[in-house]
Amino acid sequence: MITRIYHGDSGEKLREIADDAVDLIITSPPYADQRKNTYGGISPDQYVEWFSPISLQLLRILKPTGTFILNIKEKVVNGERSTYVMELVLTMRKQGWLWTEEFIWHKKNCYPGKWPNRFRDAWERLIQFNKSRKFNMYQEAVMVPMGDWANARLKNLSATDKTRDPSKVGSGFGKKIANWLEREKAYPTNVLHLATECGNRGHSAAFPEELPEWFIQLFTREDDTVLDPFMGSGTTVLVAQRMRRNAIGIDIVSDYCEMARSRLRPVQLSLFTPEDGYEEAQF
Amino acid sequence: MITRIYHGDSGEKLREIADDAVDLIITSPPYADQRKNTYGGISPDQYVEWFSPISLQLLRILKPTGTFILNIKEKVVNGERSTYVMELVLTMRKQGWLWTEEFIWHKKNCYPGKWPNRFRDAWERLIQFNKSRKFNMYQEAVMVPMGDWANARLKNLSATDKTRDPSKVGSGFGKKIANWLEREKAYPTNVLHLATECGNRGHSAAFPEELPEWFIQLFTREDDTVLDPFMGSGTTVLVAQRMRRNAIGIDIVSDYCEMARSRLRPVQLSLFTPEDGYEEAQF
DNA sequence: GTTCCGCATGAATCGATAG
DNA sequence: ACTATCGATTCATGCGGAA
Repeated sequence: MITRIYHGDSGEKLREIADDAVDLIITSPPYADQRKNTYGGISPDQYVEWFSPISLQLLRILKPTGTFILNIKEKVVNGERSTYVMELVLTMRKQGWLWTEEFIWHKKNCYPGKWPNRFRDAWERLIQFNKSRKFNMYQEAVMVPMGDWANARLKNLSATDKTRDPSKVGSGFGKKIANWLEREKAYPTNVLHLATECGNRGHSAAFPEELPEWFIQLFTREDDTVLDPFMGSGTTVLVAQRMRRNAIGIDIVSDYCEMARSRLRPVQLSLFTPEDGYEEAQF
Repeated sequence: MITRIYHGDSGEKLREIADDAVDLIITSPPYADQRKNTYGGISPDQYVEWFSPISLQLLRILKPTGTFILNIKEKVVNGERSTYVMELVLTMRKQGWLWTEEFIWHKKNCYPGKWPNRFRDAWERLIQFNKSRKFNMYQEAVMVPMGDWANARLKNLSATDKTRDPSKVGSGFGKKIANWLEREKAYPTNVLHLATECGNRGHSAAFPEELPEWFIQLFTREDDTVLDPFMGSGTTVLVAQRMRRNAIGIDIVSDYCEMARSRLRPVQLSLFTPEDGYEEAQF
């Protein structure tokens, strides 16, 4: 298991990665015109033009069974939502990407504020792209407890019913009970309810660890490889390493690389087995 | 206060409506390839072409201060999400519409099912378009109790709840009440949590009454005019009438017009004042 | 009168089968 | 091959009848 941190521009560094090498790409690129002081601020007009060569590289290095999750939200420009996200999706489809799904990240504690013609923005897009129609998805890994329905009805089952003699399994009644119990968990939907992280860690767009964790559970297994080409403070890489996935993080800001490295080291020391490695590149 | 029901094609009937006559358009047009038996089913390829002339008419009849809420969701075609909604937004902007905002309707009880590469779809788009950057928005009318927005049932917000006693305005006591209200209530976000109506309530409606009610509260006042060019069973028109707004409903299916008419009549008889009118056109 | 349980019902999606 | 139709899958909700 290897964790690699690259310092540099994604458009450049991605070329050093081999074809079909990555199982999951999950990233939150700098939004248009945001975070000017760190990333230089890409204007909405130029956003697609800026991102296209990168998405082309990502298409090359992703395994045919892999998935790309893009966390993005269009900003308001002159009273209107910008259309660069839509244009980006259309452009990426022309590159060969399949637009499989769009998850919604509902931010329970969204940014406060009040405007005369607008409410607070409490959601972001998590756009799923794939290279082919057959991709790896481990749905059982992210099942959630059912709603009140099951709880309300299961509570009536007596303890003896639940611990019924296994020999009874196969009889009508025993079978039925087993079916009930299996229904305690349900598959989730394409709407994620997560709070944004409060402790900001110095990075301006840190998302909560639960977000990469959920997608890493869903789309990878142990020893698979996860990439974040806009690593920031390194949340995705950190979570991937903790979950025993190979991880690659890239960021153009050296301070972020340093921060990610400092968050990774202790974990590495305590958990890595001898064959595991840790590589720092281009510092 | 007048409620009008038109039977016919929206592309045709909208021409009979004057310029700048409507304060709020809220509708849920037939989704591509959906509702084939009733609406004929527009293919995803032809969707923009089909809707463009209608949105052009809507632009003409909307007041400059008015708002257009479009409820829509792209379906999956051959494993991919269709792009016709994105293309529609881009096309409508070229027509002169402003894409002001996109609300998310989180459907708590979405359609069930299980597939190897996809979770259940639990959200729909509520895309807000405007004719100009200055539009009417009455944010106080939809404030919700502090705490979980999902628990605040919108149906509890009756019209009388929002009309403050005029005698209290200006007095110290009234001011204090206002302060209390400000403390107890918060502005909502752009994510709405509503369950769809199941068919057990006698009629099956595309969306729950709370949905048009919320937007009617937010974007109109009494005696304003609300339009639904794809009326269906008439939920929007019914709610608008109950909230003492003028309402116009159009549908190409005569059975739906009949259903809407039957839902409207009893309300009209019990609530209308003498100067109110009810008009049935083109049955 | 409560509470509880059975049941029908969705603006869904995939894969297999049929023309 | 390419489209049209069908069955299977699945879960929150509210109504009606039962305990």
